[in-house]
Amino acid sequence: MSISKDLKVIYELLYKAFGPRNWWPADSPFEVAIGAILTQNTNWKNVEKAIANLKKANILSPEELHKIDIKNLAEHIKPAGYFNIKAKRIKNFMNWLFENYDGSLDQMFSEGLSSLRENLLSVNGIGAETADSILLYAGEMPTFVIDSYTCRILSRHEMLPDEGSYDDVKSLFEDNLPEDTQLYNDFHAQLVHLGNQFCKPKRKCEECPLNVLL
DNA sequence: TGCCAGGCCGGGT
DNA sequence: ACCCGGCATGGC
Repeated sequence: MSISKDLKVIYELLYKAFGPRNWWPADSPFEVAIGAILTQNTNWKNVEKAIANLKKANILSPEELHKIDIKNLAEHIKPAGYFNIKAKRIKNFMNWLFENYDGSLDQMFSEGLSSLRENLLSVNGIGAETADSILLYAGEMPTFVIDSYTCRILSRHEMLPDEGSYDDVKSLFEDNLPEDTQLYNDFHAQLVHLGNQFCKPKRKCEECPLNVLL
């Protein structure tokens, strides 16, 4: 079976098992972007607490996060872990947003995908997964998000490319699926759900909906 | 109780 | 071009 066929089958199996995932859980594109930085190597439950702190303090906006003192910001996002480095990364993102797009996400997303992705990657603290998460889930742009779950699931089903770099795995999906923002959105969300609920490290999964493929 | 979580950077080889 | 240590809280 071709990899293209496999990917479609995998998505359909996941969708049937879990239903639509309705990602990203956030009230605004800006919240998505900040959440994408906060969730770096961090449990989403912890990120929710940090986001709640920012909302409660009324500082979850480009203007407020642009002017807030970095130590103060770090205090608010403590529950997300790595709070000092993440405060720095959020400030880097805000400085870049105001220098290049007048502090406006709408203006930022009016730029073309490949150019914007490259520029996002130039921000210290925004790597490939964070950039793609912002582009896909905040900007609704067709770029596939790869994360550790994606690689673990592919690996367990012996579908991980030998060249396993981020861009190689990303191309595996993008080259073998229709360029469809909604599909990219829900597919990645399904993979995260599978990784969270079933496909755990050092444990074989009896109930994995993908086992029919083995 | 230890292991893990929706990564990324910087320095060393 | 890889490899590794550092970053840190909270849930299960």
